Formats: sequence, structure tokens, C-alpha cells
Amino acid sequence: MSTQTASNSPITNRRRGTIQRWSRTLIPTLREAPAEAVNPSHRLMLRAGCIRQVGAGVYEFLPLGMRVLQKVSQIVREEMDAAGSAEMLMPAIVPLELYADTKRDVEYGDLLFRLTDRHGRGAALGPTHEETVTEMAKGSVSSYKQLPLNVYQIQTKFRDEFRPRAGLLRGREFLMKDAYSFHLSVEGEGGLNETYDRMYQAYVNVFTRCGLDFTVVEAEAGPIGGSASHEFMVNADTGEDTIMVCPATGYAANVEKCEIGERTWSFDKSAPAELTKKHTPGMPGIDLVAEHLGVKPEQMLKTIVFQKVGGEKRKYVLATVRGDHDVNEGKVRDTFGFPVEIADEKEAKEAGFAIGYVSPKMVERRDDTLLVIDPDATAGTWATGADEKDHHVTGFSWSRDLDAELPEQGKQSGRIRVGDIRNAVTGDPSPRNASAKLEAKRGIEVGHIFKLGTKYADAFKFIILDEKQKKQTVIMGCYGIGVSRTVASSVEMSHDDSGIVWPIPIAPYHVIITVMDPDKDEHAKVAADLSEKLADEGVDVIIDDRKERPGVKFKDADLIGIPVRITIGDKALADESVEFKLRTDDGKGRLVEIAHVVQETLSKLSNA
RNA sequence: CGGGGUGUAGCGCAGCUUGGUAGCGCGUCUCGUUCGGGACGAGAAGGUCGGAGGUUCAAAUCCUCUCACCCCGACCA
Repeated sequence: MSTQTASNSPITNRRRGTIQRWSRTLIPTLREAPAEAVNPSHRLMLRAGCIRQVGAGVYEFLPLGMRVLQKVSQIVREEMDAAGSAEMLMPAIVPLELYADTKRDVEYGDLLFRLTDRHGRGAALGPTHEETVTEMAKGSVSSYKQLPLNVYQIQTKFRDEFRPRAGLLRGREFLMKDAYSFHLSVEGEGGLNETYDRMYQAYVNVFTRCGLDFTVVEAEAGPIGGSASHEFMVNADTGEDTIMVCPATGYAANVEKCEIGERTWSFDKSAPAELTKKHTPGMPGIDLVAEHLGVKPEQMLKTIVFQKVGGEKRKYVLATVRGDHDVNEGKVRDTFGFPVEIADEKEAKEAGFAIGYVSPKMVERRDDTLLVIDPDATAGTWATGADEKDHHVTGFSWSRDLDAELPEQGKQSGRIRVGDIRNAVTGDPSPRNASAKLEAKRGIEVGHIFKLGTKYADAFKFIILDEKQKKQTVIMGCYGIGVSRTVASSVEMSHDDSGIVWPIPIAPYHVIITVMDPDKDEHAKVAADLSEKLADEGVDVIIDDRKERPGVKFKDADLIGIPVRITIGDKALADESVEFKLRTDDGKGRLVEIAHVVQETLSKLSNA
């Protein structure tokens, strides 16, 4: 064992590496993964002894997993500090009174873990901390001279997800970095935009340093408008999110937000087929009906009933897209400029909508109803609902069968409009380059930056005087990174049949020294000497000193994914050498003279 | 919250239909032989069969209730 202390100097950041012995830490690797683990990251992190499940969506980090979590946290910390954010720590327990003004406890609903203390006072385990930090800032920032301000914390967050899944990817308890900034202006020096751009760059730095393959996408716009929100997505086929990418321009957006390039449209006047009513019992869904009628989903119209949010009288918005497309609520909202939500089924039925069998013709029967049609759902004849339970029609033509004024290109103002209201799909024209086509990819959201504006400052009446002695509501931004999710995403992105392949910057150890025979003094001595020298250079080393057969150690080394493996055995030692192998190399590695191993390791760790 | 499924040793599973002393593989411990990609032999430890109630001479097995976990969907600042 080393007698040296962990750090060489109290004032430099030069960090001495860690030396750990496998036999003296806890890395319970498994040959078989628990049956419930389906995702690669979940399976492999369990098998590699990184984590263990304690309850639904609740995991403990064992020493190996903890080291990765710490490495990611440290990178986040360094980049946040460098970008001018100051670390702090807020409580996990948030008194319910803090939500009194924002009503987010209601908004969150069951997602909030609630608790009651012995005095009957209500509190929540913080799912995020906008309220807490706004209250904190309001109480301690009283002058414009203290702004801009940017603070962050790395802390466990709690969300009682309906359905936790995929191990660390969607847990009910997870480690998150959340930052909050405060400003008096959006533009200019010290403004929100400046900090937002710095956070954007800091996030790019963080995920690049973590060795992740990621895409920054535009996300649902914030209240201030413009490109007010970005998500950082790790590229992985197993991701839950769909992102759309334009290969020509680099434009990338979450499918929920992705624009679609210009599409031509017209209301075809030809009507080759007659309008015929068909009995389609118990078939509200597109697929069933299409099969029953013998048409393809893309020959059908899908009409979704939305209702205006707020307002005294119910106002309905019909959104019609082609049967194989999905309506995008945000785009429907933007068409008429007021927020909408899917209509309450019971209420809509009472109002006369045959939910499941609705056709666009409902717009001509009701004055309180608007209609928006996707360009791809215009020309041609269609199968659609008959506005009557268990019935559909075929041969529907807009120009022949709708007794209402249809919009024309470039001239839209009435109750019926044509516009982009659906989710983009692969092959759609890019919004930035008419001749390029969008491609869909899968991603895992690991970071999200957001311009909040005055939402929280308004709620908390966080107002301070500017230098002209004018009252200004403070403008805020918030910036999140899912730290534990980042760890899991890395495994999703980087693994093979043998196990995890950690990127060097977040690997729990940089080097594993596999000692073939720990009982042999020579083996043990070379391992000890090498590890000390590597640690002096800042390299983290684990010595596999277990009395196991070589095959077991090799398999485990691959499973836990350490980037560099140094094997100490008789054959190599006879040549004053050890075997040197990268996790990504095949075979048993090549001989490197002991005198050159440190050099070789450093060079591989810094170049790879 | 809707649909489907599973709870038996640390992990993976069989046994349940047809009630009758709780089993297999891996792992763990001991001894021996082995020792460069998850060795072999012999022996051992380890389970109130998720929990509660019921039926029965007898329940892992049948019945009722309950809890937990997983998967699909809906949901996800």
C-alpha cells in the first residue's frame, strides 16, 4: 500500500491519481444480468457492479459507478466554474409554501414526491429548484450591481415518474446539475443572451470532454421567443427522443419543434370516387379502419379535436393530417396564436363530436370551430370519419364535399387554414434548404438550456431598481444537465459484446493492472511500482490482485470497460516488459518495456 | 392511469396443470488437481417459495385479498 497522501500540493490543481486494489473495493460483477434489465446501459452497469436497484427507479451507486458519477460531476463543475457560475447547494426538501405563487405543485401533480412533517406541514422533495433559487436570490440580491448572477448546484432530484424505466435513464431519484441566472436585460452586456450563449458553450465543452457523441437541437421555444431553448442529445439508437437533422445545413431540432420546409398544396377538384358511407364498427383508430376499408393509412385523413385553453366559451380547433402523420400540438397552437390542448373526450362528445370518427366537415356545422389542414392532406380523395359513431366515408374530396370557403395559396384569414401542423418525418424538406431532406435520429436528452424570462420573478415579485432608479423585473435563465443520465447515455453509446467501453475522461479508472499471479513477489512488486508512478502522473489505477484465474480477470476487465489494460505475467517479465492493451484493441496486447510503460500510457490516454 | 407479465437461495431458472420431506445451473465457503480469455473433482453453507387469510390430514402448488417489480402504451420543465 502506498504511504503517500492523495494530493501532492495544497495549492495546485495537479491531482495525484487513485490507486485501488480490486480485492479491497467492492465490484460485484455478474455473469448474468437480472432479467428485468433490458437497456444496454442498465444491463451492463448492473453486470459491471456499478449500480444496484433498490426500488422502482431507485438505484444505489457502488464504488465503480460512483467514480464515474464523480468524474462527470467534476467535468461539469470545472466547466460551470470556468463559465462564471458559482456552485451552491439548495435543500432537497422544499416547503410547499414556496409553490404558493407559481402553483407548480399543482402543475406537477403526482410527479411531486410529497411529505408531511410531524407538525403536519407539507413539503416536497425537490424535482427542480426554480422557486427555491428565486426566493434565495430575492432575499439576497437587492441591487442591480449584483447582477448578472449565475449559480448552480449538483444535487439529487426527485420525480415520482409514472413509469420509471431503463435503469438510470429515467429514474425517480437522479443526480442533476441545475444552474440559474439572473439579469436585468435580455440583450447586451450582462444580459440573459450573453449568459445563455456562455452556458451553451459550457455544455458543448462538458459533453465533448465526456467523450460523448452528441447533437444540439432546437427545442420548444421559451416565452421570450427566438431560439430560446436547446437540448443536448447523446446520439444513441435506444434514445427515447426523436430528433430531426438536415444533413446539408446542420439544422437539428427535436421532432416536437422541428419545422418543415415549404410544401406545395392545392385542393384537387377532380373527384373520381363517389362519397360512400361505410360501417366500421368499433374502429376509432386509423390502422384498423384502413385495414377494414382496404386502403393505406396515407390515403386517410386523421382529424384531431383540440380546444382552446382558457376562455369562457369552449372553442374547438380541428387539425387534419394524413393518416400516417402525427399532429403536433405546438404547431396547431401557432396557427391561430392561442394555446390549445386535446379536447376533453367526454365534453367533446357532448358537444357533438364523434370522437374517433370525426371528419373535417364538422367545421361547416359549428360556428365555434376552426379547422387547420396540413398541406399533405389537401389534394386527392380520402377516406375519413363520417361524424357518426362506427362509420367512415370513402371518396371524400375537399373541393366537392366541403360546403365552406377553402383557403388559397398566400391568402389565409378565415376559419379554415392550411399550415404545417404535424411532426416532421424522414424525407420531409429541410426548413433551411429546400432541396435537402430531413433525417430522423434517436437521442437521449442529457442537457437542456432555457430562457425563462420573468415567469418566476413575476410570481415572486422579484423586482429591483436599475441604475436609472427604475423598477425592473428580474429576467432568468435555467440550465440543466442530467448527470446520472449522462453516465448511462455514455454506456448506451459506447459498449460492445464484452461490456462497457468507457470514454477515457469519465472512466472510473484509466488503467487496470491485471496481475497474473498476485502471490508472486515479482508480479506484486511490478504492479505496485507501476501504479505509484502512474498515480504520480495523475493516472487512476485499479490493480486486479484477486486470486482468480486469468480468464476471469480478463473478462471482468473488459466488462467494466477500463480504457488501458496492463498485464503482468512471467512471459513478459522475462523480457523486462508487460503487456499493454487498449480496451478497444483485440487480442492480448503488445509487449512494452517496463521502463517505458508510464510514457506509453500517458501518450495513449492523451491521444485517444 | 390502461394493457400484458413475473415474484421459489446472491444471480439466472425448473417445480404449480394433477396438493404429499424444495430442486438445477452460476456464484459463495473448504480440500485437492489446475492456472494466459468466465477450469475440474469431492464436500459444505445458503430458501418461513413476496405477504396475509382461507380450503385440506397435508399448500410453492387450489381459492381470496394484498404488496412489490418488469415490459408496452399514455405521460415526461
